[in-house]
Amino acid sequence: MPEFAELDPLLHQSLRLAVISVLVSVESADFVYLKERTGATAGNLSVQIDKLQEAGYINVVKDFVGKRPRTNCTITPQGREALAAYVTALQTYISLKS
Amino acid sequence: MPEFAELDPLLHQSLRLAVISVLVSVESADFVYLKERTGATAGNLSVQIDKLQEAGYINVVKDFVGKRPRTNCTITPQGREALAAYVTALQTYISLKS
DNA sequence: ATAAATAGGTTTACATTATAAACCAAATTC
DNA sequence: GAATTTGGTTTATAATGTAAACCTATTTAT
Repeated sequence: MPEFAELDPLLHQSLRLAVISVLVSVESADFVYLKERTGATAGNLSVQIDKLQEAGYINVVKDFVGKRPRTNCTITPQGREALAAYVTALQTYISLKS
Repeated sequence: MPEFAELDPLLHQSLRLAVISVLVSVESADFVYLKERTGATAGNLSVQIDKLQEAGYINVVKDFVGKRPRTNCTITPQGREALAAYVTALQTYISLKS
């Protein structure tokens, strides 16, 4: 058993962690909302959403609201588990208080 | 005030965080000891020690024990502060329980 | 009607970073 | 004295992060 646990590289990145952090506390969130909450640029957010989706950590559904496109995101059970595991792993490095 | 704090890129890397994590709880640690505790390869450890030193987060002193070279590391006050700030910043992303 | 601006993204090019393999010098062991 | 071990450093390559540039459709202004 290594003393320091491996940190899931998908979550060990600030924007992806912020996105997951928002999604874990909300039913769903669209691109514009995530952009506002995280303060990210659209390009960066687009790329990181893709990666989270490819990892199976979030679901992405694209539809239209009126005539405007909307990209809607929700966290998956795997996403929740991955976040929990990430927090647990972090605690082998640092002690955090809630 | 952004909702998610910036994460010090120097500490947001597992090996550097592990090194600081060890050093914060120990008077000093040499290369061999850090290599054992972290499980890192020598090359990677050498590079990351350099970066922590350049950042002023650790002090590195090279001497000899008998005829053998020894690289000794200690954390600096800035290193301690940076770690504390990093933990605080992380808590804007996740709420952790000790 | 058409031009300009805005919305909602995606693609890409570039720079930075991380990592292990290769390397090196000195000391030790066979 | 040849081979191995110790204690590292240098480097080559791959992976990653990021913003600028771009794209399509819609709305607003002229």
